[in-house]
Amino acid sequence: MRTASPSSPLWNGLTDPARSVALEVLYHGPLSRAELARRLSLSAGSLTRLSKPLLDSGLLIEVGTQLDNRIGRPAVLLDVEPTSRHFVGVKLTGDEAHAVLTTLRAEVVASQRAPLHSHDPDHVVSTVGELVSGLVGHAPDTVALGVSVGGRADDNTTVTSAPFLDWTDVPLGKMASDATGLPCVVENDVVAVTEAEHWFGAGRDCERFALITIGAGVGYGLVVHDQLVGSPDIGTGLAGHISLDPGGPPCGLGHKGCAAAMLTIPAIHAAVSVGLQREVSYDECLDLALRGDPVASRVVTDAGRALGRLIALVGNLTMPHKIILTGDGIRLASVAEDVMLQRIADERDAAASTLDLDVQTFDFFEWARGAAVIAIQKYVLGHLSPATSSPPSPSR
Amino acid sequence: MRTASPSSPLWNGLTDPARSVALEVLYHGPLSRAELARRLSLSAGSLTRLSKPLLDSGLLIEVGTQLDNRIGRPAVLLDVEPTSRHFVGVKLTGDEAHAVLTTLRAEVVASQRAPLHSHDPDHVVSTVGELVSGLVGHAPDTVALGVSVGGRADDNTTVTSAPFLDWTDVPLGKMASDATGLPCVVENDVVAVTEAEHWFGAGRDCERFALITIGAGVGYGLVVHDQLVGSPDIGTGLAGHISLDPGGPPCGLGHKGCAAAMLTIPAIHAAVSVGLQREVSYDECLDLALRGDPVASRVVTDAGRALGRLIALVGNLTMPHKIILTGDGIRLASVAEDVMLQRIADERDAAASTLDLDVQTFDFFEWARGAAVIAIQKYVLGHLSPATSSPPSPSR
DNA sequence: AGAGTTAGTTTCGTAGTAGAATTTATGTCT
DNA sequence: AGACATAAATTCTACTACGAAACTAACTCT
Repeated sequence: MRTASPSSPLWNGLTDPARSVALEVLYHGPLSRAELARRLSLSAGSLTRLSKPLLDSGLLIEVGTQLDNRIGRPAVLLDVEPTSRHFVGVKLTGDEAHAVLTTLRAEVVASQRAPLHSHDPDHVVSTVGELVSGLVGHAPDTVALGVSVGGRADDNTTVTSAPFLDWTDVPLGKMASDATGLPCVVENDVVAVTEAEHWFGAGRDCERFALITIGAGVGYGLVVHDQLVGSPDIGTGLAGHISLDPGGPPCGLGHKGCAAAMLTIPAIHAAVSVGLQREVSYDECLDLALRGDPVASRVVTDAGRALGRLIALVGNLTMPHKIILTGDGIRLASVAEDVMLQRIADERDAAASTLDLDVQTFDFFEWARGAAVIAIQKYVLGHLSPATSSPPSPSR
Repeated sequence: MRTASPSSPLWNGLTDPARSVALEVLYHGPLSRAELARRLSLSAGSLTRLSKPLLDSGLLIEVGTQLDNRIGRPAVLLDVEPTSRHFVGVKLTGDEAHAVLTTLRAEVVASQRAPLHSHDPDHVVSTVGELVSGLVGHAPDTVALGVSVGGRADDNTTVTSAPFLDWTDVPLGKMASDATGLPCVVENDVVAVTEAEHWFGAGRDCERFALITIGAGVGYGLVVHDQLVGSPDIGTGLAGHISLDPGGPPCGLGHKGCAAAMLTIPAIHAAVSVGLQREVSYDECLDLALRGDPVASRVVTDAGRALGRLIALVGNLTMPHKIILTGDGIRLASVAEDVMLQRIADERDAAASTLDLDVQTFDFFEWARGAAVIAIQKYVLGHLSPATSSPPSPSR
């Protein structure tokens, strides 16, 4: 069924204008040649010329004609064949590795996870290797691997620091590449999720947006002028250190009411568990708050207000067109929606435009999907180092 | 002495690559052709071709050879002739108009101010007209006028709202253009100062920076990816509404401890004057604090801490390479430096890079210079509407 | 003096573009 | 049904701007 061999170039030897055509189609869905010409400010003639080789190589395909046009010749829609290439994304936490196999459009085809019994890089890499080979079985045309971690990554190759794994300067990219035979890129987990929203999610048609994740920590990502704001400080607790409530509980560093101490799953879990003198799961905390339990209600309401404040700060200081809320603990935003919205309104100028909030549903595999998106980006932009050409080592 | 007549095209009919060469020279000082080729990723041959007509037209001039080169043929430096064109910038406040005449590089050549006896747009425009004709006397080659106001400006032509002038939807650009015979651009005052720092100030070699102004209000500007972040919300009190100290005094809208209530000249002036039961000027407030007056010290210390918090928030949420502090009240940052820096450190991750703070000296005419920079930008980018070709009306 | 190095110019082949003319494929109107 | 309008897509030609390479120029170092 599949025609192109995994080693065929496809996205590799493209000229700049040809790549821009392919990219426009990749993230703005099926488009006609005429529409592409308008978007890229090219003549119709140029578009025919540029699209011809892309169609010949199978990178683009014609997918029927436009339905909703009124008069004149119907436009033939061009699209990428999303299943022409596959990608694997892996997210590492302190005790598990989550992996997904995705198409070129970051649609998840299969997923898998495995526990990490140790933080030893060799052990982690071999676990990653097993996950990858399991998933690649579904798609021999897999061309790249992305790995994300909570922490700092340098140059898409090295994990500079990862507190949850107690890692410093681990050359994860090279190690994973050697173990899997796939070119591998490494990135911070929040950056990866931000790019996933940017290219294939709620941030797709948005030249400026911010993303806040609630989970084990508070994550923060920013896209301005259609480009991620990258800083060496990403991966340190930027948003997590922001004080949101001077009367709130202290975090590990003694900051009272900072985001990490008010909004994270562990913080809410701990506050409610202590208050009720029993272990209460995060979801149970939220359920209790909904049912009016006084302890849980107070914790969750305080958290909702703190989240509202954080959102207002981000809104005022980065002027985003949209703020995306996501992460495995984001249910907080629904449960405490009222106080959150009230707090946002309180800290915004009445004349300012209302903030467009976008609460995403979130499954833990989204973290892994983000990692796959980093791999997709590097692949289609031609930034992928040609990988160590070693074949995947036979498992074990 | 001057060769080009004011109406000669010069920056008008440039092709894109030619303009990029001229711009690179404009804001990165004298550069050799070889250096330009490297910076713009062009071949040496292309640079000869591109620079030739720019030199012929007088837009660029050769200004001697490079001093500090070690070996090989010495490089001939190209530069713009900054006095080949002049610009006028005007800043409007509620009771005065400040105006400056600048060169192409935004160097102030002359300045002047006039009181505004009324907020009637016609009166204001005629005052602007008088200031302009006074300044243009020094430089008949003046090619554009920029006007800045505290408030919102749409499309560089209309003042959408300006609280200090009680204006709504005043077509200031057209009116000032008619009155002066110069093409006129209108912009928010903080945006204008931000662009001045961006092109010709501390932000010149910085692809991402934030700017905070302390004055009658608190202003906030942001440049990311070497481009100003523009939003319709600019001109509403974005930064001013941020709550910085829950125990602080309330602002006019009842927000306790918000930036507008803690950091502005009027706020500090009022707090100290009330505390000491006599009128105390802003500078006197700061002097008293330095000399240990308990009332002034407390107000100024609280303000310094609040400023530190604002800076930390901006630093954490926009990850700037630099934060520029400026405005007519910026002496606060020096007087309360210690508490300010302490507060910044408290709200930043220890592993995060230290924030590069740049406190600018500020003269009120800087506001007007910013307006001139907007005019310069529009002129050199070719975005200037060709102006109503009416000659300046003979004054009176 | 001659080798080495960098700056700038000239020439020339080529890639990529726009634009006009043409063909194809629908609609609407009478 | 046929004329006409509209728009998409293709083909062809001319042009432009670029880089590569060869060359000249100016200077340093040995």
